Amino acid sequence: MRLSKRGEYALRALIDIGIASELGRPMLQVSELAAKEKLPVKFLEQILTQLKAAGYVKSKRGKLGGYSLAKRMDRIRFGPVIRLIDGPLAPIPCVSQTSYVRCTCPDEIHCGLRMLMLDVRNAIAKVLDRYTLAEIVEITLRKLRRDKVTPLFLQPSKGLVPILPPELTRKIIVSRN
Amino acid sequence: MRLSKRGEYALRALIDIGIASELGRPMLQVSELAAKEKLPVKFLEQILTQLKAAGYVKSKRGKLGGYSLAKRMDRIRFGPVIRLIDGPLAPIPCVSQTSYVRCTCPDEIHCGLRMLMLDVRNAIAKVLDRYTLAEIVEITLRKLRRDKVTPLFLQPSKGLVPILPPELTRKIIVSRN
DNA sequence: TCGAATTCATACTTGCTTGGTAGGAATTAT
DNA sequence: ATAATTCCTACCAAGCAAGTATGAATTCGA
Ligand code: FES
Ligand code: FES
Repeated sequence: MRLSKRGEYALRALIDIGIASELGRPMLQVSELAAKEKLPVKFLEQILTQLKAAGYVKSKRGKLGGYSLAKRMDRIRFGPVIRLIDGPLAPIPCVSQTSYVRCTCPDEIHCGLRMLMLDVRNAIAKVLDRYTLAEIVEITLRKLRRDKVTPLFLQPSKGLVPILPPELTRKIIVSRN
Repeated sequence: MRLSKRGEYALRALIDIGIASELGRPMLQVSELAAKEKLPVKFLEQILTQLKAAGYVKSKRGKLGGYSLAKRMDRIRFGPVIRLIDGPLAPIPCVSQTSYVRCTCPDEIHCGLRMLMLDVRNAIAKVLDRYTLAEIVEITLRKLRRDKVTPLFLQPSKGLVPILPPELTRKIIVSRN
């Protein structure tokens, strides 16, 4: 019944990018993300590549590159993300809605275990397929504010993190001309 | 989010023993069980040993030996069995009620993932910790009868399976005296 | 008392999965 | 040009899953 590290890191990353984005820093670098969440950089890199391939995030390469969300936060549900990374939600293949596989039970129709596990799978899916990233980000942000905690991404990390998001900075520069 | 084969077999065995028991055949042999469910004998043996050590079944050795339930079916809940065999129900250790372990998140209190996974873990536990073996057996039996299917354990396997449960047989013999 | 049938205990195996590292190529801002 | 980044692919070590294998201990019927 367990979520892999890969899955865990993927979700943490998504949530963080979401929070940062909501706070006006839509693009985060892998190194930054890894440092704040204390994750192995290269491993996280792989995971983000996978999230990108599936269309959850988009990336910008080269200097000042990074990752940002590729779709609206309220369109990202957790179920599909976990299915992408860890496989089906169902505890047993014969109750998976997205990738059914027959199991070795002689009589599937009268299988008590199947019945039970179907309930479990539905319970899991009901949670994961209904929550959106937007909701989690919103709740987290509310909690942070309530407790007057400064989110990690607003604290300068190496002293050279731009306070303003790139677009704004550019606008200012442009307006100077 | 997956139940191991070990866990699957354990539950299938338990349910089968329960059904057989309800039908007046409280004791089943490993070989019999394995044949009916098409499971590897020696593997199942190990699993039953584990279930025995945990007090779910009891065994009788030697010829005419076998396994039977060690506690009332309505006192056997699935959650604890799965925890025994597969470990905690929680997808992530920081939300496990039975074996909490801190995870690497910098701020557990404001962790969105934790919040989400807590919901998942509760959803799972709500199903598995509330259903009892008695309920599952009862429902299965009802289905079988509705569809007029003869449960496997009432079909003679080697031609020498006693039709009547041992107690009854004994009673009849005694009453003959 | 013997032999067959069973559970019990323990060690081993084989392949797969997890959780990463390592090294370097491609791209981009300055 | 250079530095900083993402991208790509290969590799790796340890552990785990799902069994096998072997034999000892127990129990029954004949
Ligand atoms: S049919 Fe899938 S567990 Fe029985
Ligand atoms: S605190 Fe456990 S996942 Fe964040």
